[in-house]
Amino acid sequence: MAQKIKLSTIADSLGLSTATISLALRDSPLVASDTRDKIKEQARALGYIYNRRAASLRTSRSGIIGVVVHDVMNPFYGEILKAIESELDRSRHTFILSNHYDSVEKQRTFIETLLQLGGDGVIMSPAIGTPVEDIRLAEQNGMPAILVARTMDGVDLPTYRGDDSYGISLATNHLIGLGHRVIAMIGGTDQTSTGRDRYQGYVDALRKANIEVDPSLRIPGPRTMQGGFEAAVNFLSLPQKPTAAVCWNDLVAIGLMNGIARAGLIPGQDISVTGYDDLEQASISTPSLTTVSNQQADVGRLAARALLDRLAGSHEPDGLHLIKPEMRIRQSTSPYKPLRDLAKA
Amino acid sequence: MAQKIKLSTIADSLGLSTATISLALRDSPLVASDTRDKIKEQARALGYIYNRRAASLRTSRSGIIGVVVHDVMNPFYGEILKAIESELDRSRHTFILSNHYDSVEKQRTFIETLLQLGGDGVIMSPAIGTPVEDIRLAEQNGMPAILVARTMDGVDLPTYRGDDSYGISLATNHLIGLGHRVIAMIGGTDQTSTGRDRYQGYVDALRKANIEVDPSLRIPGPRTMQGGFEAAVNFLSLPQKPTAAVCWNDLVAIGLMNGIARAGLIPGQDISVTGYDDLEQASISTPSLTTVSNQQADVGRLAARALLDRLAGSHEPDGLHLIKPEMRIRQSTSPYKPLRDLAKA
DNA sequence: CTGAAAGCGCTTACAG
DNA sequence: CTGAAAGCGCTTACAG
Repeated sequence: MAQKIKLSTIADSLGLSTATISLALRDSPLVASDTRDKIKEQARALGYIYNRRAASLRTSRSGIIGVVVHDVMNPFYGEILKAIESELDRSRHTFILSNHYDSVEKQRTFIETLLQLGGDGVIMSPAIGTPVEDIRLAEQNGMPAILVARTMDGVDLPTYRGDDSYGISLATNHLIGLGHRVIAMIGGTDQTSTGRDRYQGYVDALRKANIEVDPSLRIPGPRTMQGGFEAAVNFLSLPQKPTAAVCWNDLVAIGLMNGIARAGLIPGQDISVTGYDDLEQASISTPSLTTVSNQQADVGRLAARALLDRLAGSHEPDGLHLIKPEMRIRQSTSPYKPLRDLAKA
Repeated sequence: MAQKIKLSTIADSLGLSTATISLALRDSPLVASDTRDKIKEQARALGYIYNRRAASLRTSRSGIIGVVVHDVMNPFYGEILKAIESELDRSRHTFILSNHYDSVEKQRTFIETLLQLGGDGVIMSPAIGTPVEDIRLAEQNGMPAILVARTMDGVDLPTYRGDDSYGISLATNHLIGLGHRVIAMIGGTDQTSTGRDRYQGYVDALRKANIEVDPSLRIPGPRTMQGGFEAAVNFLSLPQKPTAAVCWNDLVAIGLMNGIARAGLIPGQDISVTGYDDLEQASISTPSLTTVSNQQADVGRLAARALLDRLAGSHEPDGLHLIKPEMRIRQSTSPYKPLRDLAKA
């Protein structure tokens, strides 16, 4: 490893001061253009690497933005993260990604680390049970926070997420429109605002169509493909014999369809199934999945932009910004027909 | 936002020097234990936040480790990343994740950013076409690099990845052991080392069993579920009438099984199919998929540990470390029986 | 248009 | 066991 090159190395080699070098490398108009060109040329030739820690110690701006969600590898966050990434790239910010796996502890550690690194801001999908103090920790130390995908009670931060209640009502209405009357809801939990909102959207849609709401048609819990697969057994043994299922998300829906197929029924024909999220997998599953697009790219883009605006000094109004979901109709839903008797098969 | 708390704030409030505070907070035995307790108590009370940039400027250690792969959201990297994360968490390192999407440009920007932040090391699955200079850039500036999942020609860095040739031979031998003799290979490409290795593993296994290798039994190309689905038509019209297929990965295998089912044959009974990767979906597909586990968790764990060892001063031998894959036998493979004539059905 | 000097908040020999 | 002081590599008023 060669000798470390720093501003003073360049300054000495050119007979200039570090101040001039510093200004030139950042394209300050204070430096004559030919001096600047000479300096940049020399920096390149010496293999100079800008030391951000030193700069940020001085300026108290790090260019770092933290992003923490439940699980980066979960495709649900894929589009949100990609949209955030592309917004942040454009403004030359570095983004630090982390999972909290719904551990409040892990999330707090991340926020503390980010503060230690001098993070300029944080975009988070808060862990279940996040105490308000953890959010305040960020804000009080000058690190603005923006929420995505999940709401938090008791804080008035800018929050960007899909309109879940509206989105689920789209799916439910679609099934009702096809003639289904016994419609189960599979997956999700009351512990998150999203879970409550989606269940509420389902309930509201049924009520509006004058269909009695039967709480035992709800199978809460599943959030993964595996979970949906396992839920198929409970679903198929419901005494009400549902002919359709509104699922928490695409993964649950795909898992449920696999479970239904395993039991000898044909998903999409015998049982109509809807998903939520419109993942890439939704369009190529067999049958292709009727689902709700969350418009996740919009969620991510708007959240990132809101943070950048705030860092630039302009203050977007706080509070909830709901993005309207859209229906994607495919092969996993079909008009109602009476359920085949499995015992006969 | 309250007044910024720093070491000197604590020092002044307690009538001590910053040196003592610094040592106490890091549990130095040089500080009397009751002094230390008092200091820690006060730090907590004041809401002190450790400034890592200042510390790292002084020590030239940042605690930051970069991880860059093709696409964080791609499930192929999921287990690798989780294993790296948990190793790094344990050693209290911060990890910065990034996608390069096989853009050499984006990958170089990431390495430069990491150097600017004083990254201690980097774990990478190099972008296709990465020039050796980009890797040297890291090493020459004192930032050791470890490779995962992909090999790079011309560099002698520690590299951790699955033994693809061995893995595919496991799958092929499994089918041979079940009595199959006409076995097709679906998907993959000769453009990557992985593609060449997997085809070679298939060829070697056949040769060892004295089965003649017929190049027209290879259908290269498919890497997605959609691709596997479309390949079913070609597969079923092969004049050699294969009774089994070794697939490039789980997605291709699942797609192929869907295509086989669509044509009226029963995958797992009429045609045996193997996958590769052992994704979550493999165990819940219908039929459940016999596949090869890449042992991705081992890849990630060993790579992270190799980097940490190197940072701690001990030098693992460079070069390629191949992780042995393992067979997962499920329902998509069964003993050979003559192929049903579809024309009759 | 360029330079001298202070200071961001730590850690680390060194001294006592 | 504790303190005084230098220095990590930048940026930023300020002076010229």
